[in-house]
Amino acid sequence: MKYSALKGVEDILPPDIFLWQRAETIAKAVFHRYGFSEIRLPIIESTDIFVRSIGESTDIVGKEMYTFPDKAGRSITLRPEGTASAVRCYVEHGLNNLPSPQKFFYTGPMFRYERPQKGRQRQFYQMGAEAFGSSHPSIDAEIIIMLNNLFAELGLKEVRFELNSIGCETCRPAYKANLTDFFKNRLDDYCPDCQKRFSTNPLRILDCKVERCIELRKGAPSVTDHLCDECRTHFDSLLSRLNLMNIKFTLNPNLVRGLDYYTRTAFEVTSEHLGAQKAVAGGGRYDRLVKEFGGPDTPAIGFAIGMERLVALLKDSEDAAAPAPKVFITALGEEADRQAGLIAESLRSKGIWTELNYAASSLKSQLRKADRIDAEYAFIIGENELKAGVMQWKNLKTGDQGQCSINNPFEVFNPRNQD
RNA sequence: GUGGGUGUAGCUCAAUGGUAGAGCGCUGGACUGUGGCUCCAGUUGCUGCGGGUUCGAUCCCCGUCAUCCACCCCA
Repeated sequence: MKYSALKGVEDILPPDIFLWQRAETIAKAVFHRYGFSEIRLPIIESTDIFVRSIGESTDIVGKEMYTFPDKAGRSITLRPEGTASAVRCYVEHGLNNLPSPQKFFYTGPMFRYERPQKGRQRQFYQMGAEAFGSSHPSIDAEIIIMLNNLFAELGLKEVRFELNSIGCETCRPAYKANLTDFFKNRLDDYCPDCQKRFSTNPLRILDCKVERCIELRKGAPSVTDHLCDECRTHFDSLLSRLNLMNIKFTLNPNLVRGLDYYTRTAFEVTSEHLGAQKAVAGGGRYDRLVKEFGGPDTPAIGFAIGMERLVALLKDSEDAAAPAPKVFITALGEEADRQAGLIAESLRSKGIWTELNYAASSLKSQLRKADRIDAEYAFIIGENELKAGVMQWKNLKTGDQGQCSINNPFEVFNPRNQD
């Protein structure tokens, strides 16, 4: 084979594409009724905005970005995530001057140079939503409720909402200090990765999967016990609102978000059907990022859904059924074929999906094709029919057959003809 | 970046140290103007690539590439 898609990127074909479309259509409808408007963000951005927002401690910025100089020597990066662009957009267009909160969603491909595995590609799609300008817990609750409704509407029941508060600039430093003190004593006993994490991002030690590390970190200080009063109140209010709405969630004090900009509320939606990469969506508050980008001090919260993972779950729970044509017109002979074209256009102008044979072949093979592509009706036009100005119709699902005027193919769909 | 599994027909997979087969699919026929069921025929391969061992390698060995899974990181 001469050419193939690059490592970690893939073509999305029928029938899978119909699951993608269903997911996107439903998500847009759900976002819309919560007042989120779509924004279309560029796929390339100045490298700075990702370095600034995501933080240099994660591998995303350190080694996973598709970064290149453009022809003028500027450093350009294929976006590895959407929030940075959304914040840049919010600040650039002065959207803080519009009534708060401003709520947006976006969708599109993201790029990270990683080793592919189950649920992870180098080009992957996210749908994300962001709400700017409210620090009130009611919007945290609403975002989570919206996401919950989306999964419910997609028929995905076996997902788990995990929730945590990771504090703010007031309380996190003290907690971090506390935590590093705890790890420091027996640092040599932890796995090599955790020893690295100790200096780069000690919070990450909390979700190490190595058995020994899990054992060692028992009794580690919990972030929940170190929240400042404001964070505590905010988190409690969020929890009470979710409980009021009967949203099922799990508190996970070890839930740490990967990106540096998160504050307070952090959440993930996970599924056991996804392999090691089990987070199908994740998000949280990022109250400092807008200011960091040169905008006014503006609290914000958002999430992103991993679309490949979402579609994988949909695929698990239902067959990707391809839609099928309503009518296949079989024609015998040149003149019949010309008439078939006319009838097809007439049907299509009324929105009816109509297929033609595009070849001169036997009736048998035409009907076989109609059956294979799962058409509902076959219209049959031959020399006899042409002379009489009629056509045969056959319902390929029921086997019913009849005859009607060639000038009014729509009467086939009239219930009177179907008994 | 690290570790492991797998590379044979469009797809799913067999096989043997003597240069390949099945099922599905696709095309056609039996049925000359009626699909699905059945039967028949046809169809696609540098057995990923390069090297080594051997009289001979799809099989054994080395390398390489691709792919899958896991780690790291993360949606």
